[in-house]
Amino acid sequence: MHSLLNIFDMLLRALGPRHWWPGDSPLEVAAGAILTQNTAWTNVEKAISNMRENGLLDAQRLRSIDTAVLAQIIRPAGFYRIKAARLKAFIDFLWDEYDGSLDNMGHIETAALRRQLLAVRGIGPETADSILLYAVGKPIFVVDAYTFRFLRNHGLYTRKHTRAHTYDDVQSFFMKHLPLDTHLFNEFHALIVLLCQRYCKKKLLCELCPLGKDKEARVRKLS
DNA sequence: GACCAGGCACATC
DNA sequence: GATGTGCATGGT
Repeated sequence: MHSLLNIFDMLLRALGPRHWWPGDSPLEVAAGAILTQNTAWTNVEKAISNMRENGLLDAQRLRSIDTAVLAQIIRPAGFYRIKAARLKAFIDFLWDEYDGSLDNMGHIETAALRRQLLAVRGIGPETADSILLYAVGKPIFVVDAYTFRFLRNHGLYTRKHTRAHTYDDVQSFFMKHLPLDTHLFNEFHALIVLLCQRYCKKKLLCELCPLGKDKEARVRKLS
């Protein structure tokens, strides 16, 4: 029986550090978190590249641009009208509360900041936590589709999947069994994503998974 | 041409 | 509280 920390170490040794999140600035990371909602990252890259070409990875420019124009620029990311509105809602919030800079969020208590983000239209639990962890550097565990796949494929999560409580349950599970460490949460989530992308797409590849068929690679199931 | 991809809000029962 | 649906592109 391994602990979650053991599993993290196994993944880190097998796959190497990921150094996430891809992005040159906190604002770019936050924009990526919104753009990647239910969307393949390859499409998000195109949208972010378009934003960069138009100088929109800048809080001032992003605040001023017309929503309909922004929508066309981020079009490759899909759901582009709604995501343009979400980016604008976020940037308005950023200016209203933090003078347009994510750096100003650093000294705010994590739970309070999370509540603020969740109050922004278009920012749900995963997007909020991605911003908190990867753009602001807060120690909070990100739960996403990969996290669920990882848990299910390794027999760690067997509860019925309901939308109302599952996210918080899974997040609590990770955070209860790991030290509160931003770098650890950052790498662990990034490693889960790589693991799923590389080994969990097709059943055959699971044979090569670093955690593989090793039944001992299981930790206590969620209660 | 179907199916999928790092969600979220809103409507309805 | 649980479930259904709209939003949309690009890769396989």
